[in-house]
Amino acid sequence: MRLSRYFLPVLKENPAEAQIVSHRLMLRAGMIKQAASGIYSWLPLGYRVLRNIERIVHEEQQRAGHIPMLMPTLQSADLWRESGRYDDYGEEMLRVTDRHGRDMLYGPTNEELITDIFRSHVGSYRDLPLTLYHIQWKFRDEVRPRFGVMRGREFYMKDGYNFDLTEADAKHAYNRHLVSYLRTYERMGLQAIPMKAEGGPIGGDYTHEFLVLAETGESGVFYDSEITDLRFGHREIDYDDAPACQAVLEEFTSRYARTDDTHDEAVFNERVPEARRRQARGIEVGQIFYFGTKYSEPMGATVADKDGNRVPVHMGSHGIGVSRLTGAIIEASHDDKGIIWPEGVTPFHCGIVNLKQGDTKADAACEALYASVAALGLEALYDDTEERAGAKFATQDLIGLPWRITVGPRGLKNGVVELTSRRTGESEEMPPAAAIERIAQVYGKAASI
RNA sequence: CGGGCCGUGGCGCAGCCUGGUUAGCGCGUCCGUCUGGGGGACGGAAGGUCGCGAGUUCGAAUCUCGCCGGCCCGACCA
Repeated sequence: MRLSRYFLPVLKENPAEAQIVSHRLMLRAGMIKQAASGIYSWLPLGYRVLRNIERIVHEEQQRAGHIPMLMPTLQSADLWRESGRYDDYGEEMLRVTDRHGRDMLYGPTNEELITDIFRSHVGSYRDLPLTLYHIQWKFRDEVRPRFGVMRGREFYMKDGYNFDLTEADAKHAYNRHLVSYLRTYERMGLQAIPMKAEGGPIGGDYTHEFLVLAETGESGVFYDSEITDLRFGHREIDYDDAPACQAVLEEFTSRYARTDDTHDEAVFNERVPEARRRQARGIEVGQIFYFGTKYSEPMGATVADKDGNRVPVHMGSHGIGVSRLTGAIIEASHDDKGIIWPEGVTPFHCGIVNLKQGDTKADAACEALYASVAALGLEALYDDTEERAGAKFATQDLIGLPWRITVGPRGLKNGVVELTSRRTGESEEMPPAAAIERIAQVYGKAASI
């Protein structure tokens, strides 16, 4: 993308409305614009990041064998009355009435809908196990939205639902989700720690929240410092291998890690040596639940087992806050100049900065680099504007592209451009072809020049 | 929903207390010139129903009341 043809309304100053760093940076980098309290438009740069996060979630869900679908944002109140949650959910639920006077609601979650789909079409144990998920906008009418997309009213979320014949099968589904979530967050450059959590209005007590440590986190967390050394990494795992999934769960959840909801000081002190006790804050970016037959029983989601008896299915649900992750990643990865995108979610793979727009050689070198990046199947944001060098660098730093290729007449005289890492700030001069080679390497692409 | 604060060109703010010419400043935007490796300089220009509505007054950005919107703390929450 050529910056001269793009839409990137960056702000030099901090908008007064934003208090925390991710909100400020998202506004300044031209990623979002507030449309109403807790409701945001995603401008082109923000939209790219949102789509990248979504893509990773999709890929990892499907890798784990989960099946994508899409349910609506507006739902009929009838199903919610059936489950008993129409009243339980309270003011958080946005209720609307259609022209016929029917009660509708903008879904805060989808257990009722999915259960209804399930009971309509699944009747036999032979159809199990089944895990369906979707990524859709949700709405919870928070009393006090804040922190930008981290706690909006409208939010984009992946929610998945597993249906199993037995508790043991459902526990495996739970474990499988835990593993796939670990992979998912790591691909986004995040360390998200599974912590024992409260069930909340979703229900169930077999549940973990995934938290990213950050000073601005909304939850207080207590954990054994050993836990931050754990990495899932690139290990292969067979998602159908129940013992293997169970082993990962044990590896990642055996140490003390709880939010302040479930924190128990006595247990903490007993189980964790003082030197390893940590108290911090965290941002919740996902949660997994096993809730047994809580919905299947009242809503009649049953299957015939081998003996022909109708039995309620065991269910679980699992969420990842896709829009919230955009903010969470920034909270976890920024400096005083701006955002630092992990390679997995960056809106552009690299930036190309032309220091002297209009200089024949600089223009030509930039065009060639731009074409080379595209030939790798990657996307560069080419700053071909008439801005001065300082302004271009400031913009690049602000929007946080992990790599920058700087091209100017001075370097070109010696046949080199400059490759700079946003994260370390380190710059290295090299011929253009070598810079492309490095970009290819970083993103696991074969350079073909 | 309780408590506090704020709405003035796109953004950040001053002016309000103590009403009175054409409502200022910085940034950004547009045009021009000089520039050109970390938000450059100079010259010119555009852009504002002072959140909305009532009221007080000869006169309201300024005072009063109501409403709307937003921010912060708390309770609540992915």
